Amino acid sequence: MPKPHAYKQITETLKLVPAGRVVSYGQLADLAGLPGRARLVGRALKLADGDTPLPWHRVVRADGKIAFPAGSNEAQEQRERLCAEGVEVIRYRIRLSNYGWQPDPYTLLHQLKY
DNA sequence: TTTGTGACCGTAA
DNA sequence: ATTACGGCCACAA
Repeated sequence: MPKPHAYKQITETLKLVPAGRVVSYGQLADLAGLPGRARLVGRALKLADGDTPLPWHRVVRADGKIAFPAGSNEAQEQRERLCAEGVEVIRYRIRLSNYGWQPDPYTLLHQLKY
């Protein structure tokens, strides 16, 4: 069972991802201390309350593609947001080799203090 | 209680 | 490049 603060961990870690960069669901799960829990990340974002705005658009699938069905409003929204940050989205796909985020040691250490 | 369903992933064909 | 499969597990029916 996920720790009570699993969602919190995920959202807090997501906040560390800078504009113009993306992470995959699985990678975010790993960074949040929840290895193998990619699906939990998706659920956390889906159930996230709109109170505190999250950079949810910076999360994509492991192959770089936008998780929403191509053509859906959500996919459009995500594409626009990423484009606004300078992320090149080609056919609902992003080159992780160019835009994938790698946390610097200091940031990671700070996050691990949970 | 059992079953089906995901904003997923790694491996293998 | 795509498809298939097993793993993952909270949640709703």
